[in-house]
Amino acid sequence: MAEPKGSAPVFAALGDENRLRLVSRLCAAGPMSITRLTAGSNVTRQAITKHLHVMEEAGLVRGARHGRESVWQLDRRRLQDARHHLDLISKQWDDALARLRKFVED
Amino acid sequence: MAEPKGSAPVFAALGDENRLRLVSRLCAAGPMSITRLTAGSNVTRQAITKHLHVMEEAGLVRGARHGRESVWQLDRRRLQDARHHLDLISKQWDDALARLRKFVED
DNA sequence: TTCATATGCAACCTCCTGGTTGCAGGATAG
DNA sequence: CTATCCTGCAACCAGGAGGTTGCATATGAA
Repeated sequence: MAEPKGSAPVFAALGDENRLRLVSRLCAAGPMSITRLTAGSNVTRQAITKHLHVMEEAGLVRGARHGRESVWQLDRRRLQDARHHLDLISKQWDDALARLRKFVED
Repeated sequence: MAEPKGSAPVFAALGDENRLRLVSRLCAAGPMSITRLTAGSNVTRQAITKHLHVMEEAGLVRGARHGRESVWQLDRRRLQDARHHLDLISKQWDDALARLRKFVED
């Protein structure tokens, strides 16, 4: 019902160690080029590129060409959507517990 | 650094429409048997079973045998871990923005 | 111009995933 | 006891994910 309906791709995009690390780095150090992201990772530049595109597809990140390098940065909105979704689930859960308690106590 | 290091599997487990729906239903209607979960879904019972096991592996859900049926319910902890992880990222992001602003203004 | 750097594109490979079907077995209702 | 219901297990399949290599191309530096 209160299902944002598009959260699954975001979670899927976050469901990979390398991608989660990319998010972390982009978050902590700000926008970065692909080669800089590749340095400090144990996979190929193309792997990084693919991950970035996956996350871009999910709306987590966006990149722009600056001269001869393409710089990527976080896009916070979908991240907050995901957070909101988890909050909804938690709240729903609490309500269910409350109802159950009331039902048992009566 | 502040990397919980085990969040990726949780996000991966949430990164599927069917699984997200299962979470929603278990959350809203409480513990349920596999067949009841299968009814109201457009996939096979075995598919549901597999999804449940994936989520169990991620710590999102747990099941117990009751008589001849196995009843599954949410486990909230990992869900909150994931929420916390997203919060951390958001906070880190805010800090980065603040630092950037300060740097630009000076 | 010429060379080095940063990226993009495409092919290829392996393994996992989501899904199915078929069958066997344990628990219950009559 | 027997039929029925709920589940588990195993095999199987198509497609996608993550990763690599090789080559082509654009941009910046000397």
